[in-house]
Amino acid sequence: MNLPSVAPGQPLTSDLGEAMEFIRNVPIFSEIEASELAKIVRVGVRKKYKKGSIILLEEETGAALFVIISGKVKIVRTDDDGREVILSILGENDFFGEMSILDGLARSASVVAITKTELFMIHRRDFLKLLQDVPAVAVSLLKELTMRLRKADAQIKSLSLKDAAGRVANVILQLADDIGTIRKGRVEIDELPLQQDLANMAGTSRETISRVVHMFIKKNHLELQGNKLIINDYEKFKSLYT
Amino acid sequence: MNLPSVAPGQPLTSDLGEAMEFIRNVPIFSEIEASELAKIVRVGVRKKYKKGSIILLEEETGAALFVIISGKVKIVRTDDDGREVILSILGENDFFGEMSILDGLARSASVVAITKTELFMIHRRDFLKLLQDVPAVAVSLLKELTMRLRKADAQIKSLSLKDAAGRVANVILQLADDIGTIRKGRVEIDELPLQQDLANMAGTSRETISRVVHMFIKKNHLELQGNKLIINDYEKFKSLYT
DNA sequence: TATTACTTGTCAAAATCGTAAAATTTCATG
DNA sequence: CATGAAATTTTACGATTTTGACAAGTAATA
Repeated sequence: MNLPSVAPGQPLTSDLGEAMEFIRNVPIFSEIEASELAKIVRVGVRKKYKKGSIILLEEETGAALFVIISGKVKIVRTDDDGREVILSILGENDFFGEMSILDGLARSASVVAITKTELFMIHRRDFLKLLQDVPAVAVSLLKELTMRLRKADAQIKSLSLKDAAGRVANVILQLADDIGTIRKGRVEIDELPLQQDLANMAGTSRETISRVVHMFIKKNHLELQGNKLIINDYEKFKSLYT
Repeated sequence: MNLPSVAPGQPLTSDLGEAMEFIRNVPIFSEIEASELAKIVRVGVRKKYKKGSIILLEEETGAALFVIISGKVKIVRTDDDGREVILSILGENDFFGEMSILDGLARSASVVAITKTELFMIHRRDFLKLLQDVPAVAVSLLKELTMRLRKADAQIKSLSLKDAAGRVANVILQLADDIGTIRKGRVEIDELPLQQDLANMAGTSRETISRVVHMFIKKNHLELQGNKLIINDYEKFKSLYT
């Protein structure tokens, strides 16, 4: 794992228009008036990270909200033994860092770039002010947290009740929903994460991932083309393993 | 499992003062002015359920917020095979039902009374109005959801990385935090849930609960007095199994 | 109080899953 | 394109956990 890339963080003032355009498309900010938005954009900072770099470290306290401009990150909790659980994978327009802002506690998870990633950072105080001033942002945020709780609950159910095959199927279906594309009636997942990452999402070992994925391929549920995973019949697969 | 008890739900107008007193002590309403509070109390409804009755059923849509006046409930997700996962156990002053209100989706979990329970119910529209009118409520709610997300994430980590003993220890520690009391420097859990419920929380079988708890007792970490579980050295136990 | 329904402790058999290690493939980089 | 590093596949094995069962204990109730 690399150290954080020390991008100095250029202010966005150089290109306000572009930044506005971006931020307006971020769901939790979509309700904000242009004037408010401009304030935010002016105090925000743009940061770049290369693949593998640690963006935030567990146990840290300094709080800020980050919105993903481009790239993908994983939210990770780590064991004393160094084993990790991936709580979620976030992509463009998703945000993170809100939990420490809201309750003031130390981060309970680290954030790692899994591709080259560009972020938009808003300091705690600015974000809190926004929450105060624009009630719609609070409501958006409530909706987003609710969605995350639903996902977490589904994950707990899966981990509690399903065997390894079921949990892996779940992770694949989750990825399909999050980053899958539909082509010729089939769902494709480009850039399938590493087996080790899949294992860390499904709460199993890398070996089991290998075994189970090939079992699915033998049963014609899945197809693997290089780094692309194809679900032949999404609905059928879902109904069989959910 | 019994059918829902059909308590007709008496308005609280009969005893406004008492209801105010109660609602004022509920954390998410603590910031509200007395006048606002009175409105809420007037539109709220009190409901009673007996042990074992189903308060809310998964897949239902009708949305309302419930605050627990007295008793305990479990939030449960159920398998097609009827196996269940307990997502959390809530007690006095806790609330539930907010997720469907916020995102409008059907409930993803059922709620079952595990003791005789009395609830205070606020209809969706009244709660949404409250959110609009009193920003502090939104912030309280955001904090509470954040806390629940942290708990859920910890649960996911535990289920993913720990063996059965570790997961059981985790559930016991969680119960200690939620409903434990400190006596003579030790943490006591009165009314330990049934082994089957513990199993449904730890994602394991009842037999394993029995085996592991007795292993902990042999190692002098725990003591069992009837239905009361005592953690002899909370910190040590935590450090050994967390 | 007697009876019935739950709840718990424990066992043996069977299944599941993780660990380890070696062989092979894929990928990144000079 | 070659080469070393990283990632994956495969195999075998053993440890953990689940299943299903039953007896003993406890609580609930008629």
